[in-house]
Order: sequence, then structure tokens, then C-alpha cells
Amino acid sequence: MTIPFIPCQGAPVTVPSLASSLSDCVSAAAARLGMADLAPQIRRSEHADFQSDGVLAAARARRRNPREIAAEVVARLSADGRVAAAQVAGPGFVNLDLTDGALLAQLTDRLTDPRLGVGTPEAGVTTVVDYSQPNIAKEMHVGHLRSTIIGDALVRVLEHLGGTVVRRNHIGDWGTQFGMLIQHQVEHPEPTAPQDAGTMRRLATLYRRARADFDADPAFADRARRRVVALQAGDPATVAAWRDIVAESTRYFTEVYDRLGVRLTDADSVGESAYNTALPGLADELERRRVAVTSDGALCVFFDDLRGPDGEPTPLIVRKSDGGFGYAATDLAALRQRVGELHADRLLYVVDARQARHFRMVFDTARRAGWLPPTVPAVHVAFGTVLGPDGRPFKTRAGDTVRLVDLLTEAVDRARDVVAAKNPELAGEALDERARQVGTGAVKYADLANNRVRDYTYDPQRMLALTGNTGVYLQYAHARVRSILARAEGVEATVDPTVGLEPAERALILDLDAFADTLAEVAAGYEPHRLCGYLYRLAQTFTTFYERCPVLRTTGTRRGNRLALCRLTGDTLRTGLHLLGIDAPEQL
RNA sequence: GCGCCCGUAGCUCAGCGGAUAGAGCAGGGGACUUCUAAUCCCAAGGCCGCAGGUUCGAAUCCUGCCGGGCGCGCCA
Repeated sequence: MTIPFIPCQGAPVTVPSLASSLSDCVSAAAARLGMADLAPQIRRSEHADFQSDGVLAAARARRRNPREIAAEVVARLSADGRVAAAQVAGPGFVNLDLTDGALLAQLTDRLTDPRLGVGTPEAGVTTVVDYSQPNIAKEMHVGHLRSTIIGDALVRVLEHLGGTVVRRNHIGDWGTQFGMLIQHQVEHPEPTAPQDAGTMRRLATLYRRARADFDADPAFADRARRRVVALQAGDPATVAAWRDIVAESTRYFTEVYDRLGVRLTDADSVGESAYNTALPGLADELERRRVAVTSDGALCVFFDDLRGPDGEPTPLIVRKSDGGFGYAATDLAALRQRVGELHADRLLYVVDARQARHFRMVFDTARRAGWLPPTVPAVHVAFGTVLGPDGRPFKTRAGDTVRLVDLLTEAVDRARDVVAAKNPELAGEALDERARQVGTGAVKYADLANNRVRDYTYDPQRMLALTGNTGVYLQYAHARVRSILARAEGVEATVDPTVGLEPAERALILDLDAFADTLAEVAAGYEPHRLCGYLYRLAQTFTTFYERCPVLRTTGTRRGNRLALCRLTGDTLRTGLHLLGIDAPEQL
């Protein structure tokens, strides 16, 4: 068989993993024993290729000796030729070894499928993912970085699994702060800083000065409040000024997304202001359905188990006592629209963990109002705070939040130094591009690699050390594979299923085979760090293979098999990195 | 006060019902005429916060403590 040239016919092929095939085998054997309820629980093992742990639980339910049952299961495993050995071990594990031929066949199957055998379990499912959520006229900071990167990775994985994904960037483009911004701009028309697209300097300066005047000058604060009224009333000049500010910010956000390699565009931005006209009706409906009640002049939704320090119930405030609407109202309006008009089957909100209570209240309210059917899950995909090296929330020395662009610039600059040192012939634009790929990859990987709900310690030293468990390690492993494949040009990567495998080759195939299952886990728990862990393990397994199994210096069918291994490793690493939003250059 | 999250190697973190708890970094010892050494190999490093409970089996599930973070009416 010749590997990369077999055309794909019809629907994408799904290659069941060896683990799931074994699970079916054990289930079938158990069924023959009249134990259809036995859950095989196949997992990798140090003592064999795989182990099945399900017999122990089944034995408990029957009050029988687990080793006896395990022996019966082993005796009834159908001999499909793929299982080389099945043995009872320990208290009642079933150890399973596969033949080299079975592993090589699996390698072939994944390699001949352009999707590497990954199925499309998300087909027909529409997910709305809400992420990034920057605020107009404000800098993006590290908190936005987390939301943006995690959200982008989840979007990519869900789409890769065949799902329909609607990205929603719920931008903060409405609120009382626009009164002071516009009013300040009107009173000080001279530009405070150049309005170049690459920076937020003008708006940031405007924001700072407007805020200072607002706090220090009651007369200005009063004019700013009147400006808010004018904005809400639709005064043309004020609305035009607002639009300009929004547009200036949006250009900046788009530039940041481009630098990050995040696929968020203008079309994905639906700001809070988009729901303005829906809010009064929404409030009325909540009131009519008796979901919300008036308390101290505000329209509130209460919850039995949510109380404040004084023991009084804590409300979700849908409409403030002054008649205005806050973000609870816009979140509800957005949710209703996503289910009702976008027909979402699932809602994800990639937002800071501190908002947990807010989302509980919003989801609960929406359920009560009938806007969120029981069949549609709404999930707060929470993430922890970004901490500095001191264990406190990450701030600059001056105590300001760290600008996202500064962080990226630092990462890319340091990556450029390292790339240039290792690869002196690289220069100019090529070097800049490589530095961007490595630097942003390092930032993203460092963020995605740990469990998202934990607070996350941002440590540029570690992240940009470019060694160890980092994005660069994965990029490097990928580049080494590509290097071999490039040198092997003209040599066919053919799989000969009759050639015996060395331990490092077996380990590599077993790891490669777990890719699709890993993606399913990522999607099931919205946990990109599982993909990072998988890819890192794969890269380590590959480097062990790389050290022990010469590819190009081997000849004959063994070389073909190893080239096939390299190809599938390279494709898996590249695909996995892409799903994390990280580039996989051919060379470093 | 109540609620949510987190306590695993010196540091940063995986593992979340299965056999002897794993990585990376730091520190110790080795390996470059080599398909990219941005790498690999070896050794060392643990009352998995504490105490009970459930289970054939607990870092993992339950309860209670201790320690840390966050949240709790008109900001988002």
C-alpha cells in the first residue's frame, strides 16, 4: 500500500481507536457470558498495550471472584487476529496485547484518511461560543487573552469534529462611560494622540482624561450624564461620535486578533448595544411571567439559595431603579436570541470564573422564563485569574493591568532572539514571521496547557524558556519530523504490515491512535489542556522514537514503515497545534 | 455569615475509582564526526493539606475541619 496517494471517497472516514475496538471486543465477550452490563474500561497500561478494568466492578455486583470472571472473559474474546495476548492480572484486570500487524493496520487506516480518522460526532450540533468580550475604548488585557485563546481553541475543536459553531464576541460597547468619553471629546476636539490603527493610544488617553475630569469636576460629570441621555435618545451627533469610537476600537481589536491568529472578525462582534431595543420587552415578559418582581424600584429575579452577607436574597437586577438596563438584561437578551433565532443546541460562555454566580442566575432565569429549553445546555466555561510571579493578580510594576499587546510584543521579541541564535541564516521578514509563530505559540500554549479553572501563573521566563513543556517543544518536534520527510522526498512511505515493530515504534503508534479520542474528551469537558497534554506526550514519544529508530539510514520495508510513522506524527502534531490555534512551521 | 474554586516533588503543573502517583523546570551524572542536541538517557526528589467514612481498591467519591483565592442590589 502506498500511503498518501489513496483518494478519499465520499464521507470522511472514521477510524475507531484501538481502545474502542478492544472495548467492543470485551463487551462482546461479556455479553456471551450474559454480562451485558459490564463496562470494559479500556486504558493504556504499563504491563501491556491496554488493560480492561471493568471486570472488577462486574464481579462486585455479582459477588463473584473477579479473577474467575476475568478468565472467562479472556476465554471468550473472539479471535479476530488482532489480539496477540490476553491475560488475567492482579485482582482481576485483563491485560491485552495487540499484534504488530494490528498496530500497522491502524497506522495505515489513519494515514489514508485526510482527517486522520477523526470522526464528526458534532455534526448537526450548533454551538454558540461567546468569547473574548473586550470593552470599547479600553485596552485588551491578560484576562481577554485567556478568554480569546481558550474560546478560539474550543471553536476550532468543535468545528473539526463537524460541529456548526457561531462565534460571538459580546463586546462592551454601551454604558454610561460613553457619556464622559464623547463629552470630553466634544470639549477638547484637538487630538490627544495620533489615531493610528496599531495602537489604542488616542482612545486610552481620552479614557484616562475623561475619567479624571469626571471624578474631579462635578460640572463635567453632569454634562457627561446629559450626554448619556442624548446617546440613548438617539441624538444624531452623539450617536455618530459613539459610532466613531466603536469603529476605532474595533479596528484595534481586529489587529490584535490578526496578530494572535485568532479567527474573530467584525461579523462575529455583536455588542451589548445590539440588544437595546429588545430590553424593555424582555423585562416586561419576565415581569408578566412572574419570573421577576420589583424590589426597591428595580426589576429583580430572586433565587432561594442565593443570599448576601445580611441574609437577604441576592437578586439578578434586570432593570435598574432608574429604568436603565445593565449587563444582566443584555446577557438574557443575547441568550434568548441565540436559542430562539440562531437555534443553538448548546451555549458556551468563556468568561472569568468570578462571573460564576452571575451565569448561574442568568441561566436559571432563562430556564424559568422558558427561553432555555432543558435540552439546550448552557455552560459557563470558566477560567482562573492570571497571576504574576508574586502570586498576585498580574499587574505592571506601576500597578496597572498588563496590556495584551505589550505581552505579545515581549514574547515575540524574545522568540526572535532565540530563533535568530539557533538559525542564523534566517533574517528579515522570514525571521519576523518565525518569531511571531514561536512567540505567540508560546503564549497560547502556556495559557492552554493547564486546567483552565485554576488561577494561572504567568511567567514569561518559563513560557519563553523555549524548552520543556512548551509550545516551542511541540513546534520543534514537528519541524524535526518535517525535516525527515523533506529529505525523504521520492521515497515512498509505504506500510508493510508484516514487519515487526520495535518498542519505540509500538509506543508511537499507540499514542497516535489516541488522537481522535482525545479530541472527543476535549469537546466533552471544554478542556483544551487535555489536547496539550496529549500532544506533549506524543512529542516525547516521537523524540524517543527519533533517538532510537533511524529512519533514512534504514532501508527497505522498515524504512517505509518508519516514514509512514513520521508522516502520521507530523500530520497529527500539525493538526493538533492548529486546533490549539498554534502554527506549526516546517522549519524552526 | 453563606456560596464557588483551589491545596499533589524545592518551583510550575498533569492525573480525578484501578496495579509501584507522573511530567517539566531547578539541582546531580552522562550522551553531539548523528534524520535539526531548541534534544535524549540515568539517578535523586512525595504522610497527594488534615481527620473520618464508602469500596475488593481512594490523590480521585462523601462528611467535617485547616489553609489560600474569589464572589455576594442597582459596575461589567
